[in-house]
Amino acid sequence: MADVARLAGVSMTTVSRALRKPDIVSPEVRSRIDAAIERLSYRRNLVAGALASARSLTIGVIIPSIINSFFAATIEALEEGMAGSGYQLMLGNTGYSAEAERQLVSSFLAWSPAAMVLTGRRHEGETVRALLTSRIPVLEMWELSDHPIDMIVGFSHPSVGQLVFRHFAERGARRLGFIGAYMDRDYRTVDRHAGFAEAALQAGYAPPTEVRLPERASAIGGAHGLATLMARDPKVDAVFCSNDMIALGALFEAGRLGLSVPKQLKICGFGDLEFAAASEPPLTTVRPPGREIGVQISKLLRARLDGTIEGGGSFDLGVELVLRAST
Amino acid sequence: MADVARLAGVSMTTVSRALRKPDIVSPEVRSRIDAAIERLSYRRNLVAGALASARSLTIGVIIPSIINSFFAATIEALEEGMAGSGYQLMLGNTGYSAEAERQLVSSFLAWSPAAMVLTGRRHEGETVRALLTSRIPVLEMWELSDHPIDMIVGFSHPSVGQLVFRHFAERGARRLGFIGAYMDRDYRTVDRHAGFAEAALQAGYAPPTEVRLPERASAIGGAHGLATLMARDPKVDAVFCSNDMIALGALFEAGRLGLSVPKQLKICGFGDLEFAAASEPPLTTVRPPGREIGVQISKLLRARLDGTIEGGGSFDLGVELVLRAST
DNA sequence: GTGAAAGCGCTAACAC
DNA sequence: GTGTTAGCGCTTTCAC
Repeated sequence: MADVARLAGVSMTTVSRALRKPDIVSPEVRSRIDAAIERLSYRRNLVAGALASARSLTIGVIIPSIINSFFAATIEALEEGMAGSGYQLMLGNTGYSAEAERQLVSSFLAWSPAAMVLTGRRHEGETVRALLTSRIPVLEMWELSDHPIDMIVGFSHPSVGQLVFRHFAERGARRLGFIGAYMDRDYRTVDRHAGFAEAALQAGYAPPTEVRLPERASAIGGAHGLATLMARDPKVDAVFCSNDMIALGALFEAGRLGLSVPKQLKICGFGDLEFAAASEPPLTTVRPPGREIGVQISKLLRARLDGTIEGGGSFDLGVELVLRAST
Repeated sequence: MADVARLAGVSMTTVSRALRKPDIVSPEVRSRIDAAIERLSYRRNLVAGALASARSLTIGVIIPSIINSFFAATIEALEEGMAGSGYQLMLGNTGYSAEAERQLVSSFLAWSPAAMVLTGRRHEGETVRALLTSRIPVLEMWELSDHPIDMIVGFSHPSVGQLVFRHFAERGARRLGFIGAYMDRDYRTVDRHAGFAEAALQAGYAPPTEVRLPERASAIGGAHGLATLMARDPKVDAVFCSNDMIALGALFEAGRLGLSVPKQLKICGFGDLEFAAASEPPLTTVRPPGREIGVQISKLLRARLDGTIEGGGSFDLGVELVLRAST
């Protein structure tokens, strides 16, 4: 940078300013600097900048799983939304472990990110403390909370379950089933189940027969899950699967069991993954606002980092029942 | 760090060493330092360390798409393989654009990563130049090359196509079809197609009827693709889909068209995505060594960063035909 | 709008 | 095994 300054005939300070806020440098000086940068093929050292300013042009993003396509749409929208801002996303995944999350937060914070984005509203006390101490914007996502660390953008998981129950009831379902995965770790699935089961009880239904898969959501798990469920209660006529991947497996298994969908068995998923529209029959499912969450977060982030808005707030982006032929 | 040093009664250098290479500090001093760190709740500033040493405890990883589950297994294995090493992965995705890759490489390099991991062997000249100039280990993956930038770990895409052709031929297929997605950007799909079509020609088959989907691989695309393909040539009796997701859609569409699989139509995918084993009929597919690539890269990376091995080399991890009922 | 000076918090080289 | 010294390449006051 000193070389660039010398060649452009200005001070290092001015070069630094031209790089960070081109508007506050006179156009003439700016073009001299640009020429010098080009000529020397100078490359900015962001590490030094981060040390001097005590904040880096980095945003830490933590998701439970990169395999889970739910979050892919959010990340994609977030990346698009932040493109051109000069900020770089640092991605980490926790495998649904709060302990892994704590470690990730701690090592991300060692990089002085400009902001952090976390998934979910439940974190270890240590994690929350470290985030609060850092005094940077913290965005939680994919849930709602009355007491976010800072800001939260998402939707209500219990209301997903309620929505599915009401739909089943309207379609004349009598005996309900539920297949969920990873429920010892993924409490959002637990919340969706709770919303479903409570709504059923309140409406005078028997408690849904429930199969919990120990592994993460998969079509294989869904197929086994449905087989188990139907063996346990052959009269079940409507199954809520906590994930479209599980629903896909259940759909295939229903075919193998000779159950016609939706006539004998209604199947509803969650996620509106891409294949849901292509299956036979096409899958009724609940669509979470995955992309919208990413868009909203990038907007909030840009405004926060510009100093345009203050922190705080919970943003409910809602969900939508996507009616297809499987119910 | 100065405070920790003072409290522990040692120099800053010793604290720094205790943090980076605990073994070279005497156990007694180390425990005094640990106590001081605990008491002051000192947090290491990796940015300062990166500036001073001109390299950060970061590894830049660039993949085409986080949505594409192919790469998820690799990332997961890589993350597991590097756990506890002190290195942090920085993930970026290009959306299959070489231009986006160049920008990502450039902004990652501004962070002085200890190594870079890229997908594929084709990059813009500028990208390669920047990587060579950085003089850090560069790992390419998911392909082979005689002239890697540094090291490459993957498999041969043309041989995937050949493998599928031979399998179709053995099964008595007469007229071949191919459905591929995003072939203007994803040249690995182009390579698989080329291997398939060339093997067919050499064996005296007619050129496979080909449908190119303009969007990224999807079940919807696969369903439309098969409909188009069968309309164009109703005699096709074996279809190679460049991605299991496409094959899944094709499987559903075959059902809607009243074609029995595999009797009237054989379908083979690529990827061995999780649902392939659960579908009806279960999907024959080619399994790429996704996880193995991540494992191998983490091994190579650790050895390179330790100074145990030199750079260079191409590692072929091969592929495997997973025989199921769809062929 | 621009510049001078003073660090940011750590690591590396070298000496002991 | 440990300490001293001299930066790493920027940004940030504050002054003009």
